[in-house]
Amino acid sequence: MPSRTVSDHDLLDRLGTLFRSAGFDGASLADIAAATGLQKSSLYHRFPGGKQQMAAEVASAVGEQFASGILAPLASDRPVAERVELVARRLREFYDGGARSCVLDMLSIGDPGVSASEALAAAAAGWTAAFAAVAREAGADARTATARAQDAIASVEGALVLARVTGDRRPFTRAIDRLPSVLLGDH
Amino acid sequence: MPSRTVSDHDLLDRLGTLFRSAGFDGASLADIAAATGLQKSSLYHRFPGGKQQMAAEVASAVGEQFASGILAPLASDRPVAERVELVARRLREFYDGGARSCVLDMLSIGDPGVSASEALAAAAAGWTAAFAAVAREAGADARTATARAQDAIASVEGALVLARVTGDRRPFTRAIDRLPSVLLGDH
DNA sequence: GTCTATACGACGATAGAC
DNA sequence: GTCTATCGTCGTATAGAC
Repeated sequence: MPSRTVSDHDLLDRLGTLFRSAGFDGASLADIAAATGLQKSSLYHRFPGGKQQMAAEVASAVGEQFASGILAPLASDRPVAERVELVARRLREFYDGGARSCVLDMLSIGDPGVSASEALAAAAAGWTAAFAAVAREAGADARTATARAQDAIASVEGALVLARVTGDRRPFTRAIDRLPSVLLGDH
Repeated sequence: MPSRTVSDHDLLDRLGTLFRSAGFDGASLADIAAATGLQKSSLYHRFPGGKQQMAAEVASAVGEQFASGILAPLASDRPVAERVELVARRLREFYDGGARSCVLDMLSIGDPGVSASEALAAAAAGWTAAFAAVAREAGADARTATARAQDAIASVEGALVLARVTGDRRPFTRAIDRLPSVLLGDH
């Protein structure tokens, strides 16, 4: 195993941060080289498929990290309300209170390739499934649970768009605060 | 007044359609020339400020058309519920049932320039004010009305992101269907 | 595995004829 | 007002040395 100056994990992490702030089209290979500390040719050694492969692997990695680092508590044995509260806190942190855009948004614009698009769709599906599972626990049928999950995710995604356009992060804060009532149907 | 092969209105309309589907970075001048039927140099005659000016004027035009063509009924003398229903129908049409992305999202990524960013923020503010006005009519105080307006807009914007990523337009349909209850507080 | 150097097409933008 | 032709730069991607 020859030594790598940047670990795969760190590499994907820095790529993800860049893609999330600049978008797929907005992140040039020069930007990527600067952000990762690797030269363009080294990047092609790690990602023979070029920028599209970078986007695809970032989408997969973010999806997995999101599932294991943020959504995982939803499957614990704590009380439902408590689990949702914990996820809300982690989401607030992940999006830095609404200051960071979502990779689902930023990587779905432009031409990131089929693999990246599929990975984004898979990440969205995983998020939806995790949210729907707690909605089912709260008594919702499968159809309603999925709807509540999607609506909760949409409220977060939309608030992030609004924050980027207006600079107002309060809609994001409210979307996070509303998570328990939206998912658990607690009107 | 020398004749123009494409009217200002049509020009901005075609530019808007392109920016909405490709984003600011994704719409190259070659794409723009193809979409408008004008050569690049002709475009610079109409928009001396280049692509950034095109984005700024599109953002302004869409904001005005949105206000006059979609939100205007909110200020009529019909019953509140009826006005909101009408706006819901027009929003559904404007976004083609969730198939089209929002210019607020697509033009706020990349470097569209200060003028475009300000025009986008103004458009978002106008949308918010129009929605908040009907919430106030329904009895909400100013603070609550603005929150309801922002939350309603966020649910639409987020549903459009979700539709682009997953292909599922049902969240958009539900966001539109929920407009009356979200704005008027009809739980 | 990473580097320097380079290919070459596409990019935004401009010059000048008509 | 629109066109053809072109500028210089930056884009993605590659070749080959170390």
